[in-house]
Amino acid sequence: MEPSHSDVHGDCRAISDVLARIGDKWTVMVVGLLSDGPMRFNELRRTIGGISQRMLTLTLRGLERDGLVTRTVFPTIPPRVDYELTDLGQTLIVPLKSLFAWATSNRPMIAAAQQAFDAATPNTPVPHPPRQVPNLQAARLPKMAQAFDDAPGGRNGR
Amino acid sequence: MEPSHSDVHGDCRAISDVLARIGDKWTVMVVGLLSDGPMRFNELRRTIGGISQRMLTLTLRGLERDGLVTRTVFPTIPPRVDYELTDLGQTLIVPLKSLFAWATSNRPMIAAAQQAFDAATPNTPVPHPPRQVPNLQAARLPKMAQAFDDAPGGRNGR
DNA sequence: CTGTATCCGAGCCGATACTG
DNA sequence: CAGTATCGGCTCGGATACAG
Repeated sequence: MEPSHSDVHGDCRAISDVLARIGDKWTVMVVGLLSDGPMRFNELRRTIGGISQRMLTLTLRGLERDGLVTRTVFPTIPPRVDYELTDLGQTLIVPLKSLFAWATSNRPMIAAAQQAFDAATPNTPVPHPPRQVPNLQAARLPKMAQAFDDAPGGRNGR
Repeated sequence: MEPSHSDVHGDCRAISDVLARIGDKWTVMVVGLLSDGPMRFNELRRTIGGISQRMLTLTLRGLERDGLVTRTVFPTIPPRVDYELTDLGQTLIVPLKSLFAWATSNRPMIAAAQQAFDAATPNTPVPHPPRQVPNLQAARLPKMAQAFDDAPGGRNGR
């Protein structure tokens, strides 16, 4: 018998579990940044720009719990803590790239569909309004680009 | 030529936008079910099993707004409404498969990491407790399997 | 610098009741 | 059958203050 259909039960939970982790507001961005190499707490904080230290701590703690990042403390003064992707964390970048490619290449189409839909039903309030993620400051971030760019099926020459 | 580094600003927003849509509790499951072909409202509702009609409506409305599914009304009595993935919606399955493959093949490792972490810090409450998605009933759902199975890197034989 | 603790608003999501 | 409306709990996530 083919390998398919084997454990649908557990399988559909699997993807939900993953989305419960990376589906939140900040996780993918952190992973993307970290994919370029280890970073310190405030380095992440500054680069992202719109995250509170509370959420950064929580996000990192969650990733650490799942074995996706390591937390290394240097007992110096002032203290220094490095966060780095584990091997497992690195592998996550692959499917993330796939998603990233889809997102970038289809965003215009989605935006158009939304406008068309909203125009057709002006009275109905939008299902779920945005969750705006503040843009990173353009300055210090070829990092994020390397992280997800060069994905398959993503973009042609531009 | 590498097209990289071109529009980092817009790009990191792109992936966040996508996650804002598919990162919620039900969307991927609906897309997975729909990937096998059109389905009616209550058919989806029954198959998923744990979703309220409110959330199913909202989820479908959101997908429709983004141009990922179409809603077709048959003005019969009783009324009948079919939901179906658009071409754009179909393309989403590709990156979803990628994620699905990663999820299934790494879930044991993640679970282990969590246990280890929780064992090491018994007092600290978990960052974000679960978001349990009720399992689909095993009965009528080879559908979901076809949707995401045969993904690359996912599973070898067996 | 790297966190933790607390307060608080906003939204998600389920339960229930009602309509065409 | 396929929704809409309304209520209420709960969680997410920002702001602020404090600690090692």
